[in-house]
Amino acid sequence: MQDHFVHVQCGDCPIRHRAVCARCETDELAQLEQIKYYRSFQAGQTIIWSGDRMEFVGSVVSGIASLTQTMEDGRRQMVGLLLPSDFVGRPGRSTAAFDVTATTDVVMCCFRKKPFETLIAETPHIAQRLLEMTLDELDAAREWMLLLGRKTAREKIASLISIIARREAALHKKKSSGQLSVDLPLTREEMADYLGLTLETVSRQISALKKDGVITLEGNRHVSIPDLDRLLEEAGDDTDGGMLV
Amino acid sequence: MQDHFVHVQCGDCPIRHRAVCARCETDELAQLEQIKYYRSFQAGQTIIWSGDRMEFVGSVVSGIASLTQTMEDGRRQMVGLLLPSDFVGRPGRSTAAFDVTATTDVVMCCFRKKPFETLIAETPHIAQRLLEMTLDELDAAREWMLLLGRKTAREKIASLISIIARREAALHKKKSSGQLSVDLPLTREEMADYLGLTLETVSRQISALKKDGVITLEGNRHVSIPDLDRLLEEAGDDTDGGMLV
DNA sequence: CCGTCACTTTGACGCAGATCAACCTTTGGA
DNA sequence: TCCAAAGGTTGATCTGCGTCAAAGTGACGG
Repeated sequence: MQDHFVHVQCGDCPIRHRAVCARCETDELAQLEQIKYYRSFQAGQTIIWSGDRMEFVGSVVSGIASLTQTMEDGRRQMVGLLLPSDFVGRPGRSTAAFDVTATTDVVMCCFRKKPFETLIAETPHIAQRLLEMTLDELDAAREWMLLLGRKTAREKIASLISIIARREAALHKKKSSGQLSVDLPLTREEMADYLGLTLETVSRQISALKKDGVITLEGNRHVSIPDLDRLLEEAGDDTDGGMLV
Repeated sequence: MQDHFVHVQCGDCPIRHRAVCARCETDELAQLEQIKYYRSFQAGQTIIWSGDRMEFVGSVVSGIASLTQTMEDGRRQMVGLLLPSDFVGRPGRSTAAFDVTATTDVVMCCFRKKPFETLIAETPHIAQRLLEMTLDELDAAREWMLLLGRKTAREKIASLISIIARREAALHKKKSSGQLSVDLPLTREEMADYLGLTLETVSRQISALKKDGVITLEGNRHVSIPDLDRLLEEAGDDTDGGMLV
């Protein structure tokens, strides 16, 4: 079934959209093209406020956005990290349930919500593809719940680094070329919001992992991983890291 | 769109399945009937082991099942709570990613996976309905992540009680009849696994909420809620509890 | 009727991570 | 070139929850 679908490169998007897959031969592409437009956001800018009316759905073309929830007293938890090709929005619901914020500068490929919903209703493949993507996200959310509920600070940091490494590797489809290295796209505070920690604890645990030789730092943001298995062990992940390399 | 779908009461199931919705007039129902069968599980029995081949998908007819993840050293986190009408399984994936366990005695209405997938491919409405359900689960998972990452033990307990109250209210479609009261379907240990706590902390916080008059206990499992707003306030939930009543 | 077993409660104590605070490093703009 | 602001590190202290331990409470079977 999956092989019937292709990733659509719509117009000038540098990234193939997982969101807008369709059978190669159909005219769905043309329909998608008609309702599509681009929006750019600066780093730090809020793309959608929780409770806002959602006028569009779409996918991230470049940059990184995050889904967050905030309590009245300011406690904040990240509940989704959106990398290029990730889909935003939910057909069938009119208001957003979470804040969406541009972590870096972000370009989104948007589709007006109404026509997109019509398209879904008429085009089974898109609904099936969205279902597949949503199930992937749900699985990821559940792994994330184990992290939040049961892992130690050190395990959380190790997990985050290997998650980012895994997603980056998947995106670029590159095999592990000797030394594995990753750019952390998040500030310490954003990592803390991801992991359910404070930024001080994040900083301390990164320092500890560095001191123990599990990772190497070049600057604040760039991490090299001399021994991936060691990192995965530190992450406490029993799911084998086979997907990563 | 939603109103085109009806809940199908398949055969002798006491609960209407959200999972098998279809347009009233189609013959999809007949197809579903053909591939459907029932399975019963005793309390404590494992329905599916993580990593197992999934032979079926299905929905919970009666009883309560839980989705859990366990680390090598035994730390356990619940990542899904399945009440009657909830769907289990994921079309398009052959092995289970999480353990599914019967918390109480459970009856499931199962569909053999292959034919069900074929049905999905041919029947857009089912895929759309599954998408809708999966998006709901994803939203719930994200609320859960806020709970795990940022809430205090007391807030977690208050949240759990109001979540169960909400789901029970939604299931029975009953309005709040004066005093709101709930049966906790979980042991203290299962609540701890849900909330990312230990069973001792769960017990202590329940006692504290009782002492402070937020809840009343009749036996260990039955909770009465004299003031719902008070409970929601204790839960730290900014999402208004409007759905609950 | 009692003993066992599963579940729960309660207490004492310790520690991982939060909090508060000071200082360092990098970046960008006037 | 310097200053200011944002981001990051590190230290001292505090505390919420985990850990270990013991005793209480049904429920069920013999």
